Amino acid sequence: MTKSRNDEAITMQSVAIAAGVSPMTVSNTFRYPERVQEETRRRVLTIAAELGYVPNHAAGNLASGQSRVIGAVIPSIKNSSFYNYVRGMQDRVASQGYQLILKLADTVSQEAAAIRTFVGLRVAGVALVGDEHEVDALTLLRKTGVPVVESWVYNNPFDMAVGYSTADATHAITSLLIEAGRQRIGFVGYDGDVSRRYTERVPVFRRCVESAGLDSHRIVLVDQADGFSAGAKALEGLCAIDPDIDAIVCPTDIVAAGVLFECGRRGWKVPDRLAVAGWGDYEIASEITPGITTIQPHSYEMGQRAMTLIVERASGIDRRGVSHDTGFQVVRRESV
Amino acid sequence: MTKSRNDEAITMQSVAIAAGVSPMTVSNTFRYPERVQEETRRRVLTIAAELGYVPNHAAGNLASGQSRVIGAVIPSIKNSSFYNYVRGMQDRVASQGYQLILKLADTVSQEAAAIRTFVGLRVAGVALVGDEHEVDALTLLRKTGVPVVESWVYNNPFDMAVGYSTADATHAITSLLIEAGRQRIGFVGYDGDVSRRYTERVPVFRRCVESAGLDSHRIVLVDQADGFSAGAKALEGLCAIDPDIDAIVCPTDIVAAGVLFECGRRGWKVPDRLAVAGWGDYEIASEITPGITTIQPHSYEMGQRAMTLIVERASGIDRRGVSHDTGFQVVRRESV
DNA sequence: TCCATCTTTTGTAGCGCTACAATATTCTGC
DNA sequence: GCAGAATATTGTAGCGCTACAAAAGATGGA
Repeated sequence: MTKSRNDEAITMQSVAIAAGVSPMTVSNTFRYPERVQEETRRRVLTIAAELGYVPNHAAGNLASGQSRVIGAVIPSIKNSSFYNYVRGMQDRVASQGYQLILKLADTVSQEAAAIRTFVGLRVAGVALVGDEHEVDALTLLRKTGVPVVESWVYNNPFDMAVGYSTADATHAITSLLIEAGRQRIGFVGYDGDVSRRYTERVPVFRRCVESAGLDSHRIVLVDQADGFSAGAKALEGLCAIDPDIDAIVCPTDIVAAGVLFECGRRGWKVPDRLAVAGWGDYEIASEITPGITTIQPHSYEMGQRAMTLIVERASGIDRRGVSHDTGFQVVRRESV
Repeated sequence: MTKSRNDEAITMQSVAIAAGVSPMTVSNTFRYPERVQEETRRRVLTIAAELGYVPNHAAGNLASGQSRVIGAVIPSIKNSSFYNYVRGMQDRVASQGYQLILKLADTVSQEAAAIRTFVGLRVAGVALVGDEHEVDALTLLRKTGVPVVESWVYNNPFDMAVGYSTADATHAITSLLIEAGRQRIGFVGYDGDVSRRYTERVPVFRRCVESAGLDSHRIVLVDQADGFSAGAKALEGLCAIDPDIDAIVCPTDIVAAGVLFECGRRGWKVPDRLAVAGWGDYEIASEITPGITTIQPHSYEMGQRAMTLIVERASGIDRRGVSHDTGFQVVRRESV
């Protein structure tokens, strides 16, 4: 029961009457304060505050065709992987007078639904994660012309993109293990319907170890939904392939932590018996003992850049086709 | 540049023309399908899909004074504490034809800003966490009459509430340690500007241990922002008070895990040397070795209930003042 | 004093949609 | 075949706001 039509809802009209000015002056006070004389503006703002007036965004959006709300679709908040990304978006957006709203979507079809909601809301822009989306959703975005930025990827942007190279990062972390003298390196990937950001790591890993003259058959896939316990499963699987495995590349720090827990159970010393590499630089990576050597994507910066691109587009700058590489860092800790 | 005014934007009008019906029929097709004849409806839907038409929510909201979007304010996504809560909200809302949008807010003033955004968007309802809010925000909510549900608390609802008793849970977990024969029980609380859901645990803990004839001076406060590392600090602090401490009640599973990590570093056996209790039943609680004994709030159910209340209110049922207790469970694992 | 210029304020029209009432169409039963 | 009911469709008006253009005041130089 949002409010029946002829409630005494506080509208711009009522503020105008109370302040003895025209509705347009109230509108200007909020949207273009500099167009209104100091004194008038102050009076309007005071009255508006007294009355508890909040501009009806729906009406404003409709009249102006513009919106100061940006929508972001986030795959999951199960772990902290997107925490800094969201913080980055939020911080940047706030400093520009925009608002960020979020929708969670675990699957592409949920993502499509989220996109539809955002488009229905006529947001100023949409931020997506990854480059795998439902065709219908993309068609819709293209047709409506909403600015779209894809994050965590940076090739072939649909519209705009901000990310880093998964391939380069995979290469970097694998090379680190090789340089550390490991000979029997295993790789843990994700199973099932998982994003390309994960699947494209396998061939890179293969090439990398092979070019160092090592075997690349120590590969096992686990279920993304398993969280920490995937670590235990992965280690089991890899031991079945090679009981003398001496290093593991994990898809996330969560799996890496799971591997560490399992090593604890087995009484394996890390990194002496087994070197473990993670991905994502989650909080746990630095807190657990031993600390996890991992890939740190610059997610905060990524979030900021994403919003910058959208805000720029919203203010008329053409940024179509732009893609930013925000890079990554290998953070070395005791686990390798 | 959302879209200039006289673009060939796909509107209800254009769908109506293309389908050879009046705009009202298109409107009805989307809002009240049963009012439209099977064949007409199908034709309209086909054309709408072909044209990539998405109803303008802003316009609809303005015209009807109703909205099918619900806003939820979430304190943080740094860890998984709100994961199930959000899932519960999302699932329930989806099955009712509503949409959930999220805003993150770490502080009450950020929360107030989020509330203002939601009110500006004229959402159908607002879900908040906790019962500590900015006065202005509450005034605004009261004035506009938006349905509001507070979660994780269930006393004195501002409008409606869903939660469980922090006091009872504190009592339950402390009693468990006492029954397990622990004599020197320590308590870890959060420092600084932290929600009452945490601070109100201290006196309950005190009373609980005292009524068992034990000392209640082993209390230390840590910084909420510290994550896992708060565990190490907490253990240090408590050892300074009593080096022979034999049990710890932690504010979250994150801190409990941090304590376990620190025990690992010190070579302390858990639970032999020290029993550790957490709170929240985060994923890590069941995955780490030893598993953490913890409080499991029924967050998924809480999210569902919260949305049910809002949807009911939106459909006219008076639920003002209602508060649901969704309870909690003590999950016993090896750490105690 | 008057006109040109600048600043501030105000009507007007319409954004895209839906409530409501009115009209058109189809279906009953006799 | 027709009145009367039930179903399906359609005008009309207006939600609260803003773009735009027009009007009103203020300022200043000749």
